[in-house]
Amino acid sequence: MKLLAVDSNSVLNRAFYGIKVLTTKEGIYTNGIYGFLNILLKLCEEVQPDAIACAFDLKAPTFRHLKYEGYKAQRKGMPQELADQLPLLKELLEALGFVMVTCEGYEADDILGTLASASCSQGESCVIATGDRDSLQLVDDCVTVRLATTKMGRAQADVYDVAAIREKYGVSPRELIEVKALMGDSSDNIPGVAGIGEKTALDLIGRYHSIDYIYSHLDSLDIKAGVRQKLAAGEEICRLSRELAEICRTAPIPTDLEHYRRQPGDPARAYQLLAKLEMFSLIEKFGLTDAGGPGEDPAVQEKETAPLPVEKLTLEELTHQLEGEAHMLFSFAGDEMEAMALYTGEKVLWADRQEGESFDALAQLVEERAAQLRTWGSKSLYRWGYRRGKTLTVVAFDSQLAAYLLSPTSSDYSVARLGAEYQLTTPPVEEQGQPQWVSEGAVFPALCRLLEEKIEEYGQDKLLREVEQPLARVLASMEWLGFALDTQGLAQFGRQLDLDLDQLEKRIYQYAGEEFNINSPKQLGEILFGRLGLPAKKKTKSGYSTNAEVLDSLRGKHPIIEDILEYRKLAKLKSTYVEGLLKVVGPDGRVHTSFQQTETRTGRISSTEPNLQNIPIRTEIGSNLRRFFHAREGARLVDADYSQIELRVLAHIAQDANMIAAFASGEDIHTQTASQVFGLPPLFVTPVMRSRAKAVNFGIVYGIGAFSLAQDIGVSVAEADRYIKDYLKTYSGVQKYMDETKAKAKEEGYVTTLLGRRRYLPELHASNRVTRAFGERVAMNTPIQGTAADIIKIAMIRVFDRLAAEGLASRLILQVHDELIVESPLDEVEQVKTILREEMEGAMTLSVPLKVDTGVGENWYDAK
DNA sequence: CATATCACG
DNA sequence: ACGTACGTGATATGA
Repeated sequence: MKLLAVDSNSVLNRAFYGIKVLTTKEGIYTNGIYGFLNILLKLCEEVQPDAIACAFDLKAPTFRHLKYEGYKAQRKGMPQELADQLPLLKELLEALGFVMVTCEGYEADDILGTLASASCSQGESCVIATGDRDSLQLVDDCVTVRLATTKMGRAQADVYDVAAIREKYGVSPRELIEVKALMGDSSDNIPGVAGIGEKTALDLIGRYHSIDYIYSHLDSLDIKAGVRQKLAAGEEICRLSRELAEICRTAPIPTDLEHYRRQPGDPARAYQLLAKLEMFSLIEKFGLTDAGGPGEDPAVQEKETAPLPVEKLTLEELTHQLEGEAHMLFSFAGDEMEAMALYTGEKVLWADRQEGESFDALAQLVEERAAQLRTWGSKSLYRWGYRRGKTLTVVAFDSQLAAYLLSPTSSDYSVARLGAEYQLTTPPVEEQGQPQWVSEGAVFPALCRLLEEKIEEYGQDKLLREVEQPLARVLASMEWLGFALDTQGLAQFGRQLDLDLDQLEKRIYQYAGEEFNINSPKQLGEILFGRLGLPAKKKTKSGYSTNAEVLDSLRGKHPIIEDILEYRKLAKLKSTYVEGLLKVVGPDGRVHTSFQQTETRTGRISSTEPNLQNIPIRTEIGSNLRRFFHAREGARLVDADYSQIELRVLAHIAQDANMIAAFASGEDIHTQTASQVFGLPPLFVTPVMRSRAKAVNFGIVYGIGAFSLAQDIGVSVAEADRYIKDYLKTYSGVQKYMDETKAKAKEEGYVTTLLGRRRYLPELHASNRVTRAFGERVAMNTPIQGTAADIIKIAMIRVFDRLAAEGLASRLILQVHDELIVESPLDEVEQVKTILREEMEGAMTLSVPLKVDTGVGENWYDAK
């Protein structure tokens, strides 16, 4: 029989500090619990124990059998966010059937010691899991310790048996007690002998094995005079430390290992708790279901209400239902509709494509009555519509978008997940051969009602109905249309890159004196900092850092550096852009990106497969790629981008008089800033001053720190700090905004954009100050970035609608955060330029004008 | 599957 | 003494 004894407080502690932040929508901290359960699962898998004991300290600080006053008295209490997780964790462990052990007057350590001892004497084996080196003294022939450590910022478990301890410390496990008595342990408030550290203690015990022996032969031993003197002076404290250092092995707890076998627990409760904590991956890993648990207990399901009947969806029924608003879910394969399901609350109706003509009739009706639908993921429905040559009406309600607005930090907005998250019990559904998703959707009507209520409560109704829902259709259209790509030209460009890469590669190998994989940071690091002896600047978790910043600082030290930088740049262009794009061109010669509307925490959209929002432009060679993105024959690209939209938003939100005036003047904003901050007329602003002002302007938007600004513009931290101070003095409205936003965010737990988009910031209440500082920067940045996102989303809808209203053939095909691209027949170009400018500049009225720059060209490079 | 790097706004 | 700007996505490497 094998026992796993878990030092639960210690493991929880590790988990808590090891995982950044994790909270539920409601702000309950869950990172410790999440980490703990994952570690526990991993332990079970690796150790394969027959029984598991989760040892906990009791809440009240316990003093061990001894009376040394300072003992653990000033050990730092656990932060509140962690303390709050403790009762929840215990409740969960209980529901999951794990046996917990606590003992009045004893610490978790003592329980481990007792269990280890008991296992041994019963001839069984025991594995102790902890993050605390203390327990190493418990190691024995039948006891091993798995010590969780963080090496180079990475969590791992070191396994200690007797041999491993001997190898690492040169003493036996029991002798570690003696070592500790000598050297002390500040975290446990064990004093030890003054002036004796780890080295001396290990050496002494390695040679003499015990403090008893040392003290009884102190004068005759081969010990340096200084050390001997310290030992003599500290004898009393040393003997006291010896008692404190030894873990008790006789705590009054059950020692029959059978007691610790996993119990049935309460799987339904465990499911409920985990769902509330939004730990869906764990529900899966523990094999739980909301019906009851791994034991598929039929009795539990039977006493529920009668299952919802499942029927085939008929045209009559759908026609009837679509008189009002109907709850419908769809499944698509590509842009083809595979099946649809309708939920009335009393029954589930569904149909799939197998049904041929009758399905086509149903689809036809959906196509005509989209505005009546309450659905999920409407973007796919619009794409399906475009494929059928129709622009559908905007749906009445999209639950996915609603859920995103309520909590933009989630990673999964599936109906099943949302149902569990909002604690809706899934009504049982009759089995009539319908796909699983059709049954899972039984919560859908209830879910929609709940989401809609919350949207109202949060004041996000307009944002949902006037921005996100109509935007989904615009995105669908852009995805469907795609962007024409000159594949021939791109391939040719790729071949040129190959030639250059070959040359660079050869030269690099020559400089290095051997061949290696330049793409491997590990191998590259070994070459640069090992073989070539260049000075390493930074380290990463797994070795030397070789990023562009480091390499740049090494320029001139060795000719290989320039070549590597060049190689990296070209390799990136080749693999990500040339090969990456060629891989995804459609048969129509166009690339059709996917826009993600529920991905970012700020409200921006993102672009995937391919990402068209990060096509190179900052370097000369890279920007050439944009020449291959072109307009179709007889058309042009009309490109329009907002000028300084984030700074304008900041000026407005902060209502900063100086900044508003600066924008009103219409002059270059960075020059204006430099002029105001340095107190000079604009004509006296040098290029260096302007570029510094620009960096500060950027930094302010991100929630600046002096260190980073200094790094960015290459001045001293003190000087950077001066810039920031002067800036905030000049723009005191901005200073006030930053302070007030942080305070309000702390109080309410979230920040909002002008349109009421919301982001929760649990980081603000973290006890780790780095995490907290991050939260504060996000609090300052999100309203700015998010409001800018709101604005361009409105602009997109307005441009889309106006192009349709004016009956033009021009089409919006891409958004890149502050930039829109329209593909426009030659004879519409001028009109489109006007439309873009008017609709973008008029998207929202702020205290400063919104300014848009436009360009026209046959390709993206020329249009911008 | 995580990490390092680098492309964009 | 620490660690260091906001938001994304794709690729290659290597455990």
